[in-house]
Amino acid sequence: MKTFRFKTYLTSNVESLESINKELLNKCKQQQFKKGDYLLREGEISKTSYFVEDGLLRQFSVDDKGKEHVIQFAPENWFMANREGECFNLPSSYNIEAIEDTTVFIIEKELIENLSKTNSVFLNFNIELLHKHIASLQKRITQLQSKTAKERYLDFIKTYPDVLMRVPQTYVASYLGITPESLSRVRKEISINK
Amino acid sequence: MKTFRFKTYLTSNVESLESINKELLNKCKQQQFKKGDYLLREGEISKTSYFVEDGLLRQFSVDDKGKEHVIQFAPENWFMANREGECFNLPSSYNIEAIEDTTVFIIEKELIENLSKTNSVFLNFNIELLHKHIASLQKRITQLQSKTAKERYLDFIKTYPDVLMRVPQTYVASYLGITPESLSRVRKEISINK
DNA sequence: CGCCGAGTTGAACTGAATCAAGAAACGTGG
DNA sequence: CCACGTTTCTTGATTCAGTTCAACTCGGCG
Repeated sequence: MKTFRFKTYLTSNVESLESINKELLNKCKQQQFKKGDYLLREGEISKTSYFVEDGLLRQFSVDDKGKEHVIQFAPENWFMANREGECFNLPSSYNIEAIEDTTVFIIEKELIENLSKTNSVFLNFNIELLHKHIASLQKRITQLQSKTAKERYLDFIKTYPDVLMRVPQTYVASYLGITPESLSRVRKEISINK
Repeated sequence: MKTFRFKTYLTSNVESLESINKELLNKCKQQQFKKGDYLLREGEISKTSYFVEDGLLRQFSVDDKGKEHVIQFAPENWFMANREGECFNLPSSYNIEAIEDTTVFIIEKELIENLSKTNSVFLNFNIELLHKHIASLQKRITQLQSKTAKERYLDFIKTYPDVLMRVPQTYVASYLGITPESLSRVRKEISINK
């Protein structure tokens, strides 16, 4: 029988209260998406988070000029959530799309709330996750404020070498906040200097 | 007797469980800082959050070239936290400085954890706060990715008109990710067109 | 009064965007 | 398996937003 990444992740992170992990695994339904499918569209209200069991997601917004801006990628073992909807019942300002065929576990907001109430280990884990997320977003802001396109790209390939290989360059460019053309030039420049 | 903003904030946000609010108010010490004082320096480890009772804080990092980058401002009724340290015992990569004479309530991590365990209203409130924070950081990333300096500035004065008036322009420029000179030009341009 | 830091203005420069065209990679259907 | 159109990536020429550096103005303060 196959061991889910989700299970492995839980046992190694949520200090293995077997009961909790069982509950999570049992109550979270799996769902499969084809490459190109949307898990969430701008304007929809959703209270679910996803754990990526297999595949790769991207979260992105579309601006007034119709341009897409990638907020983040989520490969295996990552969570993807629509924070606004989850908490405030607001329509999402972001889209979530499967870049590859992807299997996720669906985590309902209610479930998290209930587990948090009854189990403080889980509660702490969940809060830790949010803090980590905040820390990484802040780091990204600092980068966008101060680093050049090249520096940001070098940082990206260092931090997410796996993602790099699986994602169209256009999306990486969008994540970095530059045009695909610029990214192409940056890559060329780097390849020459070594 | 003076009513603290902190108290008003709590009663209007944490659905007023008197007992909890009392506990928070009693257990959180007040502290005063002079303009220019640091509440936290890069490299220090700290597990406390602050509620700004009065005054104005800024959180910023310093890059390798010695340039400062403002992550956020926190005027009255805002929280300021060092997420990394709070959660992972890591040295902070940010500084927190008082831009004006400032009074804060100091909120220890332990206190939050304990209250979260015993009271689910407080727990939800706290998680909501983290979610809000994430949503706002994401919004900021999208802006930095896609908007011009002028657009970002217009957005800033719309969102934080009060802060604008109380903060040196250099800091606003840093927050927006541009140089003080550029901000000056943007402001000039705007003033001409109306 | 004169100094000092914050803000402004100007001129030259540069990193990245834009527009346009070509090359390479990719999937789909015959 | 090749031929086809489609999308993605690259390359070039030009433009532009924002930086840099330097000089100047202004208001506050000892």
